[in-house]
Amino acid sequence: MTVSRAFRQDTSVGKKTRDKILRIAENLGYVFDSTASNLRSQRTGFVAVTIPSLNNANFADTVRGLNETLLEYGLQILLGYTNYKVENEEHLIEQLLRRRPEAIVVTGGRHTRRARRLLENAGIPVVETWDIPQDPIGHIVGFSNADAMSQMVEHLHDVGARRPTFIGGDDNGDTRGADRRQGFVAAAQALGLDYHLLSLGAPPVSMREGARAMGEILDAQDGTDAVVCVSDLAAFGALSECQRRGVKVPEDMLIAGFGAFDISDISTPAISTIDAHAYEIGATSGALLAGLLRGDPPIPNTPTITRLSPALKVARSTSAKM
Amino acid sequence: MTVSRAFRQDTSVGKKTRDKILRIAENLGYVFDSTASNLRSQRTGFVAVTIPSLNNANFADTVRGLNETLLEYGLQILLGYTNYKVENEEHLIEQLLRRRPEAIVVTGGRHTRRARRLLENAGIPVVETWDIPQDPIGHIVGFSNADAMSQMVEHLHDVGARRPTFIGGDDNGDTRGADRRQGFVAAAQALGLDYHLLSLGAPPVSMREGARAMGEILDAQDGTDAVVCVSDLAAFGALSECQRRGVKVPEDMLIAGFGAFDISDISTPAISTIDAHAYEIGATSGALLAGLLRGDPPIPNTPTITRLSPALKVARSTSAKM
DNA sequence: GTGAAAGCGCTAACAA
DNA sequence: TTGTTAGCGCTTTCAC
Repeated sequence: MTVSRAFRQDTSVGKKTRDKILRIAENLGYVFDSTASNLRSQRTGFVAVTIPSLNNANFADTVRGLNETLLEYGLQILLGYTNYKVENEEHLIEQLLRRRPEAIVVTGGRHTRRARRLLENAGIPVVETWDIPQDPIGHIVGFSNADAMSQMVEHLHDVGARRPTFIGGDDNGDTRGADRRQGFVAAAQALGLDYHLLSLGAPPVSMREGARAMGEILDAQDGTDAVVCVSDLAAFGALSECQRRGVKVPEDMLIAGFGAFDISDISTPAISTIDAHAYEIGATSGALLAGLLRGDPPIPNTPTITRLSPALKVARSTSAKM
Repeated sequence: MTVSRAFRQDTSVGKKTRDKILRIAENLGYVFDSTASNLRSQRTGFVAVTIPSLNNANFADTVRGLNETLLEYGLQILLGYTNYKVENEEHLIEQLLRRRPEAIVVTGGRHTRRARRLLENAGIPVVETWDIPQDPIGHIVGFSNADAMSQMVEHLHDVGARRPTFIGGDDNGDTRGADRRQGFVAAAQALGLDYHLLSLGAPPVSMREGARAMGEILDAQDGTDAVVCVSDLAAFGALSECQRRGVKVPEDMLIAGFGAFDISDISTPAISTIDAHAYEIGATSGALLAGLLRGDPPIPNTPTITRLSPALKVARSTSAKM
């Protein structure tokens, strides 16, 4: 009936009729039932999103960026998190696809075989973020974690580091962390540095783990003069441990992080980091999808690659030794 | 047909038949369409959740607690954030209710009149969290922000504070912040302390704002000997500013936060805080809803009040002056 | 600008 | 254990 039209924007209904309908509906306490609408129109207005963790300001920023862009197009995020486990991701993707999202945004480029197949066969736009996968499923909005980390190692070399240690988590499930470690190793080797690697168990590697790692390093007295952390949270933990023990940063130890978390520029000293532009990853993905799903004329669905350039942010924690 | 039954847990289908159906479905790339199921069965499996901000470890923990409990009951969270604005909340609630969630969990007890009406008329269980509203809509899982803060002020008084300053944001939209301020004032007055209030604009009040506030306090030289912050993030910012200026904590300045964020016990010195049990708020709400929605026998839907007791965590940042 | 008929893909209820 | 019928509340299509 006309009521249906009145509840939509574009359709042709007499202004008076519409106002009357909406007023009566409000009084009746009627709430539009989108489940029926979704079924009939075959559009849910959902964009499914998977992130490793809710409790991470970087991914939260990406979701914010996505949400703010999608909101204008009447698209709503259906969010799930994987706890950095690809098996969880598979199950999550399966559940999300049942809800018939119009697109899906996943974090990272590594998936179980079945998850991959589900994504490929879903018949909706797929965006992989925070990474540049070798073998992309659909669109990409990401950056090279390895290159970004290499850049940091080069910077550390420039300011006098000769024996850097990398602090990160296990590789399982956290490809971004693994890529960062790999970038660290590649650069350290290229520069002929005597480097170390310290692994701290399953991600997320947080403040406490960073502190613990720094404790181990200082106990070992292995000559480490710089510490490169998989994230700013670990870096802050490491910094904190140094301060607890009276080790001066940057004089006696250089510390670098990743992610440009708030803590990196409020801590004393501020921590050098890589700004991966988390918000932009979301905003860019959102704009891409909005164009694909709501665009007039519809943009052809050929996979795009948006390669963002992380920014090296140098701060006091890696100031030149002299 | 039998296929429908095969995709559910409980129903009676021959084991062989079910396996065969599921196998064939997998090969065909069939994905169950829950939009149709939702419409017909009038159950979506959604629980709508609104939080002020994604970018806050406290609310993220609450959502985790909710999710982990609800997951077992086949319920999925439909998450939205309000940016601490009740007008946004109203719009968000309206959008979420269109999706026909089976329950809704909101943060706080203050809502626009229309949002209230929407919640009351939704015909589903409503849970208000992180607060003990005067005039509850449905269930409550929360605590008194004011009492918790009063407890902190009493502790500060015990360790020698005589002129505490409260650092928080504007009251608009952030009732929890406002309640904490009120608890601060109440306790300070009861103890006869000479207190100050510093307001920093719209929430969220984060690290940077905390640092700025501490800067103002130190510049003013108003005799402030203790700073009580609306959250640990602000408290850490304040601590950081002290360190930058060579003001010793706790010797020259006591600092207290709220929320038991990671930073509070990794910073040097560790920051005294209130653990509001964010995760438990979510887990408790989830268990309550699971019981209501999936419980056998169904629990009568009389509003419950679960009052949690925040824990005062004393750390070095408020150690006795002597 | 408005109405009538058909149907989206499931599941409830009943029958076999 | 399996099949049949009807219908969830919208939107699409077409007629007026």
